[in-house]
Amino acid sequence: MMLDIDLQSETPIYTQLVNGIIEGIARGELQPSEALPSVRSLAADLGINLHTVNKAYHLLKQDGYVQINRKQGVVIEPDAFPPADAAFKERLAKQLRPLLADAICRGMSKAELEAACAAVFDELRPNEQGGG
Amino acid sequence: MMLDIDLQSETPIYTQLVNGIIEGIARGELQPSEALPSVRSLAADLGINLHTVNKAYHLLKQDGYVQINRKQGVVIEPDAFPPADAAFKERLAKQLRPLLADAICRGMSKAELEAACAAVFDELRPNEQGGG
Amino acid sequence: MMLDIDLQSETPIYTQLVNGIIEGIARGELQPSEALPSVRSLAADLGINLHTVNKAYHLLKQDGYVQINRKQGVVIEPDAFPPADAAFKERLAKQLRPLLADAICRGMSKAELEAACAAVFDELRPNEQGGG
Amino acid sequence: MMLDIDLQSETPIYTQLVNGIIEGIARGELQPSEALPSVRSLAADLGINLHTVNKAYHLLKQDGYVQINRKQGVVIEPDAFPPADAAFKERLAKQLRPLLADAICRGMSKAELEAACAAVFDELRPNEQGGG
DNA sequence: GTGGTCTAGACCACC
DNA sequence: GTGGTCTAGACCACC
Repeated sequence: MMLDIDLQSETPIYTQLVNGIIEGIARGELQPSEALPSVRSLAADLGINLHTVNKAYHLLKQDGYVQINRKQGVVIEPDAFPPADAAFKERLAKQLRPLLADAICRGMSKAELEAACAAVFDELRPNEQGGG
Repeated sequence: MMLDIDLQSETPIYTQLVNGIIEGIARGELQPSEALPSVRSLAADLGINLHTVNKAYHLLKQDGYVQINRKQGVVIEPDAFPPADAAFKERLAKQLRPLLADAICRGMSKAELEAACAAVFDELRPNEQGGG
Repeated sequence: MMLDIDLQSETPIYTQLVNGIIEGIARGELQPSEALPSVRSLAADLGINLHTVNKAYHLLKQDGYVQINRKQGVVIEPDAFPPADAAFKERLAKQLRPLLADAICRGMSKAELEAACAAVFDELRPNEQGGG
Repeated sequence: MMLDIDLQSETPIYTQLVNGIIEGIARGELQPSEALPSVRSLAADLGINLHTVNKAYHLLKQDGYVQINRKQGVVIEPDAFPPADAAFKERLAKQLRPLLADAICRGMSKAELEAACAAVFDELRPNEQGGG
């Protein structure tokens, strides 16, 4: 898996890490039960602080994406990822709203926005069937 | 126009203001050339500091959504909103990616994501052609 | 003479008026002894405040560019414009410095800057001889 | 680098800071990747408020002259300064126009104006090829 | 009355 | 220790 961190970005590094790992899972590059690098080695690889990696791993644990064991270290959740429940869908809609409002003001149509959404989906899951 | 600000949110107040105003434009509640409240009156209405409103107005100006005149105050951009150019679409895709990656991990299909996108669109533009 | 005022500009309107009139003189469109419009008529023409025009005229008087008489109104200085003395040249250099520093950082050479300067000169005085 | 701020000047302090730093870059006193003082220390050094320094730094960031990182603070843009593109040259010409119009009215010739421009250039880049 | 600038001081996120 | 955000309050330029 490739994690590229932008130290200049205004997005906190730990957030970039969380997003990058969730993206890796979505792409299928990270599989359930797979071990993630240790806090120390990932921090060294990326040239960032131990605490930053640690914070990212704990946020992922809190979200149900990884398990943290004393022995095996950090592994991708082996059983089930968090559900797309009502709370998640509400949160998703809330986060989509400002993005879509901006796009609407700029003249994008509903079809164009669905297409933009689909394009990102296809980039993450290139071999997925049309309907799911 | 209704602007409800959540002082407890981790989203900065000025960002909530920016988003709220762009949303108001998308919904058609704010029309080109329409005057926005003065920094002082909006700050007083919302119970926040005038500098926070000022920062939001300046970000909107920078994005091309409002004009700021010393005398007339702040008005919604009368001529043309910023374009949905390549730079915007790239930024949109970049912001959609972590949201969609999360949704994909939780099992949402392409069709479900397009529907979620469409639902937010319909909420903002209920009377649009081809809508829900 | 054409005076186009940009109400959206952050340059104060009275400054735009002063600059526009000096530019008109430089171009030869406004001749010594020529009458300028009355404060009232110019304000009406441009759709701006009387006080703003008045302030511009008084600044021009202070600089030695116009005379203000109760009878004739405001006329372009008939005798001699202010001199390019040491004080003026120092002021000019001081105002050029930030512009040129910016241009230098962006990679413009001395020759390019002299050319940019000459181009503006030619725009204002298209029929001038090379040397002066 | 020397930054001398005139608190009495009608030029805002943050503009003086922006100009002073761009001038420092033009002179070669500030190099790419070089760290600037923290907002707090520069404010303390100059006896001004930290918000004023902060505003200057953010304007420089917006123009592409510096990068702002939470940890490392503010550094001179390491890669490439903003380009002298058409937009910049148009802005430069627009800013030169009132200065040159004034000089023309006062009797300065094209050659004298090119010389004034060259003199400022030489002051900023004394060792440049083809210089005075 | 409008926004523009500046100060002074607080608390927070990041690392 | 760094910048980010927010408050509170002052004076000024413009019109």
